[in-house]
Order: sequence, then C-alpha cells, then structure tokens
Amino acid sequence: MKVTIKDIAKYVGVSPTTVSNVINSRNKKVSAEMILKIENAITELKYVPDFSARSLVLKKSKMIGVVIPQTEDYKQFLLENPFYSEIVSGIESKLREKGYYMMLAGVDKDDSYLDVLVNWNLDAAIILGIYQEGFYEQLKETKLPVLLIDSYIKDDYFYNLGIDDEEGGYIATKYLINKGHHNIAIITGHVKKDGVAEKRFLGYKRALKEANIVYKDEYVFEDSVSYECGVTAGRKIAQEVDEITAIFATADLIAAGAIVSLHTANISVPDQISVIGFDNLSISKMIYPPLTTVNQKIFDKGMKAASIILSILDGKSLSNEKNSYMDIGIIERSSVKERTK
Amino acid sequence: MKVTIKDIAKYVGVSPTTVSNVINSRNKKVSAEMILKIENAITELKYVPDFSARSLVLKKSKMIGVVIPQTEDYKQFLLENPFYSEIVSGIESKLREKGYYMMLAGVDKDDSYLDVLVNWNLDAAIILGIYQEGFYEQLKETKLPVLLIDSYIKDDYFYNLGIDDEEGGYIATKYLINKGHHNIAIITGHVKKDGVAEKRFLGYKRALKEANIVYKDEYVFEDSVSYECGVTAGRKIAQEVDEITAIFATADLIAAGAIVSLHTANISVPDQISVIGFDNLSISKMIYPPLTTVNQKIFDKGMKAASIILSILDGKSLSNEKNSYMDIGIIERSSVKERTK
DNA sequence: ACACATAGGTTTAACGTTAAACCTATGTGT
DNA sequence: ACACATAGGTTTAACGTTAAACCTATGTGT
Repeated sequence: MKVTIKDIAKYVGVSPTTVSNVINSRNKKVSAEMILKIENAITELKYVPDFSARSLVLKKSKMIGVVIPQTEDYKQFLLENPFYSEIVSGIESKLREKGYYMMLAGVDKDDSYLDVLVNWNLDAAIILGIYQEGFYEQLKETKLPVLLIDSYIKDDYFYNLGIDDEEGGYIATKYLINKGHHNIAIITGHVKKDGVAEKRFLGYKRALKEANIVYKDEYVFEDSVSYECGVTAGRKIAQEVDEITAIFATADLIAAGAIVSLHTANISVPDQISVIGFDNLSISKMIYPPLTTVNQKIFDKGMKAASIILSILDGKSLSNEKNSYMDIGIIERSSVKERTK
Repeated sequence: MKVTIKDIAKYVGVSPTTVSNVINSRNKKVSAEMILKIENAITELKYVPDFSARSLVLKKSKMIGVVIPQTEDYKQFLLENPFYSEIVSGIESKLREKGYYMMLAGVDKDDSYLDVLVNWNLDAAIILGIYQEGFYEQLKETKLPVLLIDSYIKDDYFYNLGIDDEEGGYIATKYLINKGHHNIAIITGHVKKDGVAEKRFLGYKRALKEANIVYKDEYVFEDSVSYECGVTAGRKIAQEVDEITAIFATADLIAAGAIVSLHTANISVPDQISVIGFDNLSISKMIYPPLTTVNQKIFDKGMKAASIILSILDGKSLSNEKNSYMDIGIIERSSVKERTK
C-alpha cells in the first residue's frame, strides 16, 4: 500500500491538513516542534506525494509539454536531428533546475495528440518546428501559455523565441564575400513553406546586393533541411566547382551532407571550395574539415525557452514583448578559405 | 471552466458512470443509441478526459519514465549524445503508437529525483546509462517494472536490453585483423567502471589471442566515452603511426574525435591508419571518411525497449527470461583499408 | 476586566474519474 | 405462472490532496 498524507497524519496524531501544510511549507500555521515530528514521520514512513492528486485539485502539474515534429517522409521522430536534441537538452536542464518536469511528445498527422496538453493539466507548452495551420488553432484552444521556437507564425497569442535569421543569412554570406568569394551557392530549405529558410535566404540576397554581386537562380539549391538533401545538392555543385567557389549551407546538417559529396567527388574543402554552415551543432566540429558556421547557442536557447515559460507561469512576464531573440555570431573553423583563383 | 464527465452526463440526461462507460468502451453496459448520443455530446462540448483524475483512481498513468544520466564533468544533459537521442526517439515512437506517454528526465547527483516515478504514478521506467550503486536500490523500492538498457547490473528485479558487447568487440577487432592489421590500438571507456567498455575490451583481447597477436598495454587508450577523449587519444596515436596501423574506437563518438586528430596531424585515414567505430550513430556517415563501424540499430533498440516494457504491463511477458539482446553486425564504409606495408 | 488578535491547529467539501454494488423493467424457459 | 437472466442503466464511495471556513486556548492592550 502506498503511504499517504493520512497515514502520516495518523502516525503523528494530527490532521491531514497540517501534514499538507508542512509539505508545502506553509509554516506559519504549524509549530516548529510539530514540523519536526512530521518531517521525521515522512522520512520514516517514506512518504512520497502523489502528483496526480495534487494536480487534480490545483489544476497545475509542474509539467511542461515539449512538442517535436515528425517528418512525413521518414516517419521518424526528429529527436534524431541534433538540433532538436540539443535544444531539448537545454530545456530539460533548466526545467529540472527549477523543479519542473518535461513531457516530451512527437506529433504526427493525428493532431488530436495535442489533447495531451489538456489531458495532463500541463502548465504550458514549448513547440519546436513547423506545423500545419490547424495545429496552431488547436494550440490556442488549450488556453495554455505556449512558446514557439523558431516560428514565424504571427499571432498575439503565442510567445516566440528565435534568432534573427535574416541577419544570420547575411553575416554568413558576407563572411564568404569578405574572403573574396563572388560565386556563392546557397543550399536552403523550402523558402515558401519555412519562415526560417525564407529569412536566411533573404539575408543571403541582401549581402550579395550590398556587395554588388548579381543574384543567380542557378546558385540556389532548394530542398528539405536534412543531411540527405545536402548530399544531393553537394553532388550537383561538385560539377560546377570551377565556377562556384563557396557554399552557404543554411544548416549544419546540410553542410555535412554537401561536404561528404564533395569528398566523394575528390574536391577539396576548403582548397577548391569553401563551405559555411548554420547552427553550430556539436557535429560541426566532428566533420572534416571542421565547419565554419553561424553559432546559435542551441543549448542556451533551450534553457532560455524554459526560463521564458517559467517566468510567464510565475506571472513575472515583465514586458509585454512576447518575442525574444538569441545572439548569433560566426564560429571560425577550417571549412572556409580566402579565394585565390 | 473545464468540461467534465458530469457536464456530459447532465447534457445527455444520464449518469456520469454511463458516460465513463462509453469513454472506456465498456459497451455492453450501454445501448447503441445512448453511445451515439454521448459521443456526439463529447465532440460537441469538446470534452477531454482528465488524466490526473484517472491516474488517481486507477493507479496507472499510461506514462513511462525515461531516465538519462548527466555527465558529472560537463553538467550537461546527455541527450546531446546522439546515442541517447536516437534511442529515445525509438522509445517515443513506439510508446506513442501504443497510446502511451513519455516523461523524460535527467538524473544528477540528487538521486531523489527518482521519486518522480512514484510521484506521477508512472507505470514503468526505462533507464539508460550507468549510475551509482544506491540508484538501483532506490529504483527497486519503487516496485515498478524497470528496464535497464546496456547495463551489466546483475539483479533479478530488473529487465535488461542490450547487445553482446563482447562479441561486438570481437567482430570489430577480427574485421581489422582480417584486413591484415596486427598492431591494433583500442580506445575505450573505463574498463573497471563501465560494463559495456569492459566487454568490448574483452572481445578485443579474444580476437587478438585467437589470431596469435600479442596483447600490448601500450595500445590501450582508456578514458571517458566522448568525442573529446577521442581527440586526445587520436593525438597520442598520431605519434606512433608508423607502428600502429589500425584503431578500434569503441564508440563512434570516440572514432570521430580520433579521426579529427589524425587529420590535424596530416595522417590519412584509411591510407595510413584504419579506424573502426562502434554504434553506427547517424553521424558516422557524416564524418570523413565515412566510418566503418559495428551497427547496433539504435532506433530499433529504443522501439524494442518500449515494446518490452509494454508487454510486461500487458502481463504478456511471455518467458521468464528477463534479458533481451539486439543483433549486431559490421557496416562497411570507408575508414578501414587492407594493410599494405 | 474585557475586547480582540493570534498561534496552531481541525473539519468539510471539492477536484474528475472509476469500481462495486445495486436497481428495475423486460424477456425467456418450463 | 413463476423463477430467473439480462440489458441498461444509477448510486455511492473512493483515489490523495488542498483550500476555505471554522475552532479554541492563550496572549495583549487599555
């Protein structure tokens, strides 16, 4: 049998409410002596509170839902994408520090899985990735505080955390230009469907324009954001290596794929072609050559996401500015080189 | 206000129990006509069950705890390790398919965090990684079904899922030997503290012995299992490259680190030195050269772990064999080459 | 000497759901 | 004609916790 608050109460010879008061440190209502007695009884009988019961009466759970998308193609949980797993790490780390719990869930076509937020009296949700229209409507119906990460959904209901993706695209491209490159390919996600991809692409264009380099459609390789698509794009670029001298891969995963293709085609990075990535995933230092990339401090981003949500729950959501941004910057490693030819 | 079972009952003009019966498809107790009426009311009023209340009376939650260790050194959540994130992906995927939920938690020094399993009426736990002695004692006190992944804890209480690590070490080493290598270095985790490392090391020794190659202590590089330690070991091995012709890195993360060091020292893999890894992480095809490694189907392992736990909960834990093993095998890529010199 | 405040509690009802025991009208076999 | 089964429900209590209202003895100011 499970030890309950009543067992403690009986053991000490006191009412359940008093025990509850001690557990929740409402100490004004109970004498120091009694607190000690009850605390001893708790450790002695190994009492552990039942959060289901607590959540039932309080309508709070100290549990935050973290939602990650599924890829339609691969039917796999995207935690396999290091970007998601690193950010989830950050979230969990901060939540645990603050005594909160994390329920991690994938979402596939069956949107109704979202009900889980309500089912469990979750206190709030952090949403990673992009979903269909209806998903956000459902989210709003939960009435819960919701933080969207890297989303360009414009809706007052939601809190947002992201980076300045346009600026990121700009500084990455400018970095290549400053190294003397003019013919710069970009490998990007679907610009129409994905706000992040769109902004980075816009930044790319701005940097070109500013440097008086004509933008060329042929230099744009648009596909899903994945290692595999990086491989495919890299293969195509390998055939134009005399013309193209640098690549802006808008995600490290894409960069990793492209570089493998270039290796296979016996093209040296960075001697024959430079590559800059985006994200600074932990794998970016493991590939060869170590990847120069745009750092977005993913782990910190996760911690920040959790902090924002917790401060909302604490009611100290200071400003009414619902959008937050992380700093970005270039991490120089070895995949970009001054253009010589 | 939240819509409850009572609201539905009132709306339809029936008792709460009847609504409950419909929700839980105990259909024998209610007429077809009534079922329809109630179902309509549920969608109309947007009723969503409260799992806290349900869990309180049923003592079940349909929620499984998944526990991941923290590194003491880095104070980071190990989901950053792709091995853990891939396996968690597999677990989540299967759990969701079966209508279960996942609570993901890190564990640090403050072991009492384990209470969360009891707090939330979790149905079972899946434990990744290695912990101190006391941790397992606490786990047993929860009385919950617990599945340990890749653990060599011998205790009848626990279910286990792993691979034959000794065999893995053996086939990896033998693969190198078959390619003509004699002077084979091994980079391994702490053999005394980590059962997995120990077994793989034993397999390495067995393969050497079988081939009449004398084992040399100088060829053993023992440190933590991480990318960083791979870098360190690789740096040392780089200085003995005339003698050592192959490396068995007992984890892909280690292999990735070692290879970067070899690149830095201008040593060609696999022309001057061959490297075989272990795990077949998704990053192993992203590094250069693509890594030949021992495949342990990590995603599938996660799915299997969830399946085992669910079948225990269903009471159809067929055999009384509590230990399960995944198949392993060599994945040939490009980091190992026939020895020439 | 009395009103009032306060410390240190207790009692009661509620959160939403389910299991167990019970009820009642109708059908069914002999 | 009666016993009995069954379909289709209802009523009650319980899960463990907490909030709100209440109680009582003692202390405190005038």
